[in-house]
Amino acid sequence: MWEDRRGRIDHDGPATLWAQVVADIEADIAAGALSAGSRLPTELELAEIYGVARGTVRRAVADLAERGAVVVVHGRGTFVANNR
Amino acid sequence: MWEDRRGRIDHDGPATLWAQVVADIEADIAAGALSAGSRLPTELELAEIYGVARGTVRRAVADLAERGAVVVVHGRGTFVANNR
DNA sequence: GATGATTTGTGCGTATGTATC
DNA sequence: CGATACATACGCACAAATCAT
Repeated sequence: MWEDRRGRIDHDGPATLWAQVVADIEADIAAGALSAGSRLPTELELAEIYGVARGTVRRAVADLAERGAVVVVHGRGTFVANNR
Repeated sequence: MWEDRRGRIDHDGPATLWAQVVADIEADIAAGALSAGSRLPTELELAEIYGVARGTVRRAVADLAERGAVVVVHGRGTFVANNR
């Protein structure tokens, strides 16, 4: 499920890296590959998976959280939201 | 206390943005609205509050810290100085 | 309860590219 | 051209919340 996804990120195109990460994760949620309540990899793991910096992952997660797609819990992790 | 302050920043005038942020925060400290030891919003929050970039906030905070108005603590935040 | 590991939160410093004045 | 400002992105360090031992 969370193998190497560096190939999905275009570092040279016009789209920002964090937006590409958002789109990729949101596609998994929409496809049902990520069930509600399930935990995402840690920020550091996501950074490795996508081949970007942790700060870039945090921007992506912040965007997902702002739109209610995920819920972030300090000290625990990031989870797919229940109510969509 | 930390609502939208974009209206206090003049993006077209002669004064630099970071100097305006410095003046605005320092005015609050002088007025006692910001008590000694209280924490300021994060750099990103201040950037949103004033409608400027993070780099601009960092310049403002660096200036305040250099003059002893605030104390920046690595990993914790920025606090209003005690000794004035 | 104490300790340590894990994970997110915050900040530091820097770099690149673009745009405007 | 230089200074200012914005947005993005990187890497690192330390703090705080949580959880397992």
